[in-house]
This record gives sequence, C-alpha cells and structure tokens, in this order.
Amino acid sequence: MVESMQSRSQRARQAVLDATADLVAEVGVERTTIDEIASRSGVAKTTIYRNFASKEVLVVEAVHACTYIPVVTDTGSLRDDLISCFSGTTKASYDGRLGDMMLSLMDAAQRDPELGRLVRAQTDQRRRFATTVIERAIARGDLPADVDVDLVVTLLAGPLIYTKLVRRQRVTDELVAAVVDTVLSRYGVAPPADGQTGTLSSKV
Amino acid sequence: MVESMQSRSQRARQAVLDATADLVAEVGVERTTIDEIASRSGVAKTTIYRNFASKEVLVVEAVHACTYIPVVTDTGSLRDDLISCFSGTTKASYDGRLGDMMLSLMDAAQRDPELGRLVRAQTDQRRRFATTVIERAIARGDLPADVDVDLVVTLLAGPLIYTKLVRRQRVTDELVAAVVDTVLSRYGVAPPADGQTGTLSSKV
DNA sequence: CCCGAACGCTACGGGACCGTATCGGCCAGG
DNA sequence: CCTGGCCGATACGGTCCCGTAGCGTTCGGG
Repeated sequence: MVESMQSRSQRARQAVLDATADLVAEVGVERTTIDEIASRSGVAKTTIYRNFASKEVLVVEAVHACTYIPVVTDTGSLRDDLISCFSGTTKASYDGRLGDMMLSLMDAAQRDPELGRLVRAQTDQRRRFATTVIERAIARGDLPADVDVDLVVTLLAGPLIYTKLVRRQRVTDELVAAVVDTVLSRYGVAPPADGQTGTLSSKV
Repeated sequence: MVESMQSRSQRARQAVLDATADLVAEVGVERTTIDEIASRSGVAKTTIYRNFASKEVLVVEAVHACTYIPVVTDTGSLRDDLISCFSGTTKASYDGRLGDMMLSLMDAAQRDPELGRLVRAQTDQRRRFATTVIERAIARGDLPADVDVDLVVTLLAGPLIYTKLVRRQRVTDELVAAVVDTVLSRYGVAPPADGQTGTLSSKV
C-alpha cells in the first residue's frame, strides 16, 4: 500500500507520461494516439489502458508532471518582483514542451470539460503568483489600496502571452520590463531613471 | 469568364464555406471532416474534392469569407480612436463564429504552413488598424515621435486577446477603456477627468 | 524459492475518414 | 432541341485508430 513499493510500474508510468507530453507538444491533443504513445514509451498499449481511463486523463496527468512552479521573490521592489515573476512563468512555462502544448490544450479545452478545468487551473495558478506580489505591494503602500488587482494582472500577463502564443515571438527580458513599467506608471510607480525600459536584475 | 455567370456553382460554394466555418467553430480544424461538410452543406463530397485541393485550403477560404473589417475612425482623439478600433476588432472578430475558430486555427497553424500564413495575416491585419491610429497621433504630435509603435500595439491588444482566448471572458467596453488609458498614461496622455476608467463614446 | 500480479505481445472486430471511380441526372449554351 | 459539362449519389478499397481478449513472460514480495 506504500507508494515506494512499485518500481517497474512507476518507471513505465513515467515513460508513458513523458511520451504523452512529447506527442501533445508535437502533433497536438487530437492527433495524439494511444498506439503512438505505446510505441514511443515502450509500454504496451494494454498496460496504458489498464492504468488510464481515457486519453484526456492521460493528458491531464502529463501536463501536471511537467508544470513548472516559479519562485516568487520578495525584494521589496514591486517592479523587480513583477519582472522576476513574469520572466519566470513566461520563460519556464511557455518555453519548452509546455509552451508547445498550450495552444492545443486550450483548443481542446473548449470541448472537453476535463481539459477545460486543467487549463483554467493552470491559468489561475499563474495569475496567483502575480496577485501575491501585487497585494504585498499594496500592503506596503507602494500601490493604492483601491487598485483592481485582477485588471493589473491581465494588463501584465496579456501582452506577454499574446506575444508568445499568438505572435509566436520570443518573450524577451526587455519586453517584460517594458510591460511592467508601462502598467506601473499608470499607478504612479516610476521606472528607474537609467534607461527607458530598465535592465533586469541579474538573478533571472 | 465573367463572375456572375455561375449560379448553382456559386451557391454550392458558399454553402460549403459556411458549413466549413460552422464545423471548425464547433469541433475544431482537426475533427472537421469532408464527409460532414458534405452532409451539412448538401453538397456532394465529390464536388467538394473537385473544387478544393485540401481541407486546409477550404478552411483558409472559409475564414476569409467570414472575416470582418472594422472602420478606422479619425475623431482627432487618440483615446477615442483606439477604443473604437479595439472595440470593433475585438468584438466583431473574436465574438461570433470567428472567435470560436481562432484557438483551433492557431493550434493547427503550428503545424500547417498554409494555416500559419492565414493566422499571421489575420493578426497583422488587426494590428495594422491600431498602427494606423497611433501613427496618425504621432503625426499630430499627440504622441512622442520615438514611440515604439509595435510595442504599444502589443500592450493594447495583448490584454484583450488574452481575456478573450485564454480566460474565456467577455471583453467589455470598460476593459477596453481601462487598457487604453493605462497604456496612454505612460506616454503622457491623460484619461478624461470624469471617472477613472472613462466612458465609451456612444458611437460604438 | 515460489506464486501471484502485473506486464508485453499479438490479434481481432468495429468504426471513422479518406480519396477515387462509376454512373445517372440536370442545367446551360449553342 | 440537344449536347457537353458539371453535379449528386453510391460504392469501394485502403488506412488509421479504437478498445478488448487471450496468453506467455517476468518481476517482486512472502
């Protein structure tokens, strides 16, 4: 009953989730087939059907297995924390395999409730990191208390995700800084004097 | 050789494009099948194959057939023109059938060059409307000449498209105004004094 | 050491689409 | 009127994928 007692099951399971993530990233959710997952992972199709109820469940677990959780910094500077937060989430989450999966996941989420919940959870989770940073700034008095936090998060995340998913361009540090500075300027937080778009603190 | 001499061909063609758009909006590009298009449109599968080389070509033409082109206003007020522009494109383009097609199109565009060009063209076209408005404001002196127009468009369009496609929420007039005002404040253009997010001019 | 549980392999029937061929019917131009 | 060209309907072989069954094998705990 203990978790660590399984060994070859566990290895097989991981191989299946890996192959699923790879396939979804390559050909999308729809074109991902159990047969292909089986042949890539080296796990028999029978075994996959024994362990996963449906392709959707499989995809959900595969996404969870490769989701990155950023470290939310607390430097005392709202601007630096936001830049760090969005550099982290955007780079680590939307680059690499998960980035290639997102569009297909969001598309499939329109029709499958299971995947719909998954995408919503992922989106909410990402937003919560930024929300935390902003609420801390409000508590410090760096932002007015009546700021619409949800709106601010949308103003910050929107251009970055749009750049990545719709325009299919790299999200550079300069873009992140420019977005953060633009939004903060509306609330009276000025960007650093040296250079218009500022430079990212080296720890990213 | 004249266009108006075809009649039943023309009707059939339109029925096929309509059915294709409906299907893509409902079930996505991948699950859209020629058989189903045939049965919905009442046009024989044979005829469809005679007139369209591939499903991708068919989808491209279907999208073109239902693309809305907004009227770019020129009121002399940058703020009003931007709000009008983005209200128009976001509402008319991303609501309705085209809105339901976009995610699936963008996903499919990752793998099919034909659809990739289509999505890119659509995106560029939308951006050009905003670009026009902004460049006119620069010419008037309402904005500094060294403004990064491309960045501004991204800052404006990003939150709206993100709200629509990723969060699956309605893009309200209030959101459009809030986004425009936030971005313009960075460049010294102040929102109207009455109310924080401003009210949309009635002509939208 | 040994037995049971889980796995790998192969094979199967069924279904969905594809793209094409065949043929009969209908509409338009000459 | 009548003929050529386009359309509609049907049918077909082929391919891919599904989900399950049967059976031999292998690994791990007792």
